[in-house]
Amino acid sequence: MEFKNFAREIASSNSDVHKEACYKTIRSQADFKDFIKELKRKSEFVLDIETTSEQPMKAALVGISFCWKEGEAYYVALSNISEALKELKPILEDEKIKKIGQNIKYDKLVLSNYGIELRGITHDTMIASYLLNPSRMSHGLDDLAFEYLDHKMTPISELLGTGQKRVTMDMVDVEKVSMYSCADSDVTLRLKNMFEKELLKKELDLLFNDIELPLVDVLSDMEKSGVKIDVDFLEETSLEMEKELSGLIKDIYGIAGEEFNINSPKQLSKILFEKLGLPVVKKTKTGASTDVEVLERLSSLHALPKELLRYRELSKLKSTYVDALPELINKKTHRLHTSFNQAVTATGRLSSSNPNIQNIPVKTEEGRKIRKAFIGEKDNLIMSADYSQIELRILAHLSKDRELIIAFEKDRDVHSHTASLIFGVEEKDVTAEMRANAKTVNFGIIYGISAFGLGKGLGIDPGSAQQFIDSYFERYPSVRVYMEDKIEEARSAGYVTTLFNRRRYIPEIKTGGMREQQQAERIAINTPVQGSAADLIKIAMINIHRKMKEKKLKSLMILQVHDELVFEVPKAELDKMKKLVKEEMEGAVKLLVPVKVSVQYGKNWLEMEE
DNA sequence: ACACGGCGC
DNA sequence: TATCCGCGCCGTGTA
Repeated sequence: MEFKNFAREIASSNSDVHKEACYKTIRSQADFKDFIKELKRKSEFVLDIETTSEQPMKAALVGISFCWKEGEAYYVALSNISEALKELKPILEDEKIKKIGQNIKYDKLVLSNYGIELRGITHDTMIASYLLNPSRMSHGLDDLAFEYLDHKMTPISELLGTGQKRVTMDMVDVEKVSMYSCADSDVTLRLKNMFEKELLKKELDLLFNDIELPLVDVLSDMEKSGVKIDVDFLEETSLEMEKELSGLIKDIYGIAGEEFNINSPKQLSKILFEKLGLPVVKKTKTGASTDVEVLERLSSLHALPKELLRYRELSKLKSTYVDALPELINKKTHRLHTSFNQAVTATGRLSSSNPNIQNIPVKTEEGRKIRKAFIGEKDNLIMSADYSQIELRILAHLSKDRELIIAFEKDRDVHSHTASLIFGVEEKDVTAEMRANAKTVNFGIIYGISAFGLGKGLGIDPGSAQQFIDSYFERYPSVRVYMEDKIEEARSAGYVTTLFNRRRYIPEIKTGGMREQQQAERIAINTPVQGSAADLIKIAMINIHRKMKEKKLKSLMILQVHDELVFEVPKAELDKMKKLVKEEMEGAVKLLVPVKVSVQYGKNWLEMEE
């Protein structure tokens, strides 16, 4: 809310971006020479590269635009790329010359593939926008220009076309690309000038300068490194799965008495609820639900649901991972280069895509096997470092709850500890079931508990769930106070914050209906916990990355999965890396409780020990 | 483009 | 009366 007003206020004070804009294309050798002379003298400028692909590891450079003054920009058409880059390299690599960009990790990555290390990044408008309001749907330049500058940018489709007729940037008339690119750089500079002030005003400058911007370099290196994939193993697995699936399909058609598309919930509903007359357990917006929960409940009534569950599990694994991963391997590097997005989640976590490596299965044996395909080069090991119970430790820190702090100080199994407290038994007498229930309660607390939600999680009625919650709060009273405080904070300030001042607006806590308000309250409770954990691991990543460079280690940081960091490590560096990573992760931030990290290693992401 | 279903932390 | 306990990405079908 507050943010929108700010945006409108600024927008109204800005006139049309293009009104007096002067964009120039540099084509000739002579012009380029003059341009370089000029560029060298600048202490700060925006750059924006034009390429042939949205995927940086596949992209070929087409041109680069520069802007150091609003309304004035230059596009260097790279007819002789290596000649031009030779001149640009010392400027782009000069730490003292400040570089500004929109999603500059992309530019850095592409340039690095041309042998240029982009240094001196001091502003990224995408990240600035993200910190100012992480809940925004999009932090794309066109959306930001429209909202903050009241400027409608030329859609990329106007240059490239759409669908079958879509071409790549190198096919487009240079003058058109030039105008497009110059406008991007110009707009980026205008946004930067606004965002800079706003970051200061909201005390987000430390988070921006000391965490998010340094992280750009880390993520860029991680994406460039990628991870090696055991394609032979996946192809074998695919064949095995294929076999079992075709058997399952035959069985399912047999039991159903007809052939149909098992992947279609609509057709499946027809079979289950009309033809077989099974009871509708749950409904979706569009019809009867056929999800896991439903199929599990129907399993006792009929033979079909069980087969369907197995079919679903297998086909999901096969299509999403086993068959998809090899397709994504880069033809030049022969590795898989995931994108780590820094401006997506509302809480401050990273997200990963193409593929999403943050949801590689781990729960079932079958799913876990996918991790076996993530390997190292010959003589390299995969090393994984996990934060233990990081969100509960952060909850202990934020709430300062005495009981919870003591539990972690004494290095207790926190789920068993909670079980002993809420069930009133000695910790040694806690049964597996009691521990499992306590675990659900602990997670429920982090998510901003409701009796309904917890009841569902525990498979009990909301009334009984409420009793668990009551006894939890009786034993951890400061956690309740923490929750009440966060809700109050969100109501009065309009937002909540993390350990490092990351901010999330929650207007719904006042404006929403009953349901939205309750959801807003859960967000107010969960975001500081989840977001502080994100702050913490980001700091660890930056510090580890720096140390690895200082020590000139050959090891690579390759993946991040929220509370886990994965490395590819030459055997000779294993001991050094184990120590370095553990120390930096545990010491990233000083909390009121100890921070614990467990390190494992092995020849792949599945088979790991110690 | 959207809904569903399903995987992770 | 039925109900989404937090945060994501992706494959598939349907429109």
